[in-house]
Amino acid sequence: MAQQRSENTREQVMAAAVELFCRLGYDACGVAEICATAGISKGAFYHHFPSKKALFLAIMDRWLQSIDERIAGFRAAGSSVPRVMQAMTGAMESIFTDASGQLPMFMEFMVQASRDQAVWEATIAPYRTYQTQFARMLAEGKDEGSIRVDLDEQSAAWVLIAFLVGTLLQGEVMPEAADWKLVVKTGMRMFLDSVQRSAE
Amino acid sequence: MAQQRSENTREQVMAAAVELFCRLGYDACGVAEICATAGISKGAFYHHFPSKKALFLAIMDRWLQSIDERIAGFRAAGSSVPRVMQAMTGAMESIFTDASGQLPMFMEFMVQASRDQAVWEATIAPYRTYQTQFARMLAEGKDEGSIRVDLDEQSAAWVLIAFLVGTLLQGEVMPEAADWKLVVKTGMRMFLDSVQRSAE
DNA sequence: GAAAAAACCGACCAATCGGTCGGTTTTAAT
DNA sequence: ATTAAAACCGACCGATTGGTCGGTTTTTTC
Repeated sequence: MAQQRSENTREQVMAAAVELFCRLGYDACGVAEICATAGISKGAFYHHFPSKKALFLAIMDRWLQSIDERIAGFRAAGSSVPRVMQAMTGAMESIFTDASGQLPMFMEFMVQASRDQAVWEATIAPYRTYQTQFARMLAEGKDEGSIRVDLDEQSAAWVLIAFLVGTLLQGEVMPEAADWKLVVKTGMRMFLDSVQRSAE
Repeated sequence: MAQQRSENTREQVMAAAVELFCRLGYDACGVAEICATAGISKGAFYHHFPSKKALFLAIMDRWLQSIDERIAGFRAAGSSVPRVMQAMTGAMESIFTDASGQLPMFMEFMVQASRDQAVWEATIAPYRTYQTQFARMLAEGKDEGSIRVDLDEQSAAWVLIAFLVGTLLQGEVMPEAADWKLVVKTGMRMFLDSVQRSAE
């Protein structure tokens, strides 16, 4: 049990910070408050993180990593477009159920990203990856005949991502306004409808 | 020229605040900085606004009002679904061109809305209005035969709004990543495709 | 078990924050 | 010209902020 204690407090700090960043925002909550919630001292905090912003970056890195793992699941689902869409729908629904509480962090990421270069690059990179992957998938679908050939797959991929991001945002800001799982399902089906080669 | 001066400085303060809120964020920029940018003193500031938050609310009210005016244009475009969609597309494109600079405020609104009740209600109200109007429009389209009857118009309306919000967000955070006008156009066409009664 | 290293503590600091206040200048009314 | 009110000024205040530092406790190493 060498560095077990160290890693433990580090984890406690990050957990406390996520909760406070969500509820109060990055600027509105102080380091002292994070320390109190985590049950440690300020000295311990600055022993693990060089600054408040570094803590934020660490949380973001971990979050992006977990997203990457989710995305990796899509490839395992196969390369057929309808099948991947189905997997995506399921993943989105699971996000809405069990991870909806920590979604405010997503907004915090966005806001910070628009003002800090380092945060910006880390946030933007995965987006481009998803878009590229999905666009390629659509292009393959064209070849195999399941996707209509007059579709602009680059724009279509962005349309899907924009829809998902928008739904996530609204689901967070006004969770009671609609059945967001149903909205996701409907949107996915509409997307599929307009992307697939019309059956004849 | 009675209260001309007063209104003038008030406008200067709001303009300075918008610019600083966009670039630095609400919490990260101080009242003193706003005053310096506006070229007035702190005393003058608190003569016009009771608090920093009140200034924020005032900016938001003005923004929501301008949105309402844009929306009013849609009704003038007629009640036919395809026609309204076309008008919406045009409006979105114009937003991307001439108003893209002040879009970071939108994020600021969202973030504040998730934490402050008063801001929340003001932000949420118009969304529900748009969704309601558009859902009704789709329902009418069902009756007149231009919209497929198996569509859930409530969810479909949310799908559209989520797509537009997501596009706006992404277009702001990564303006160079795609031709966002084209994305809007593509998304609108896809939406129309899947909503309209399939031609036979 | 001694000594070195890592983890931790909490009082403290300079800087900054939103907001106040007594006083001055500008404008409007008489 | 006088006066009252509105607009404006900027020094100041208490509170809070991110971050520091000398010292203590715990863990690891030999």
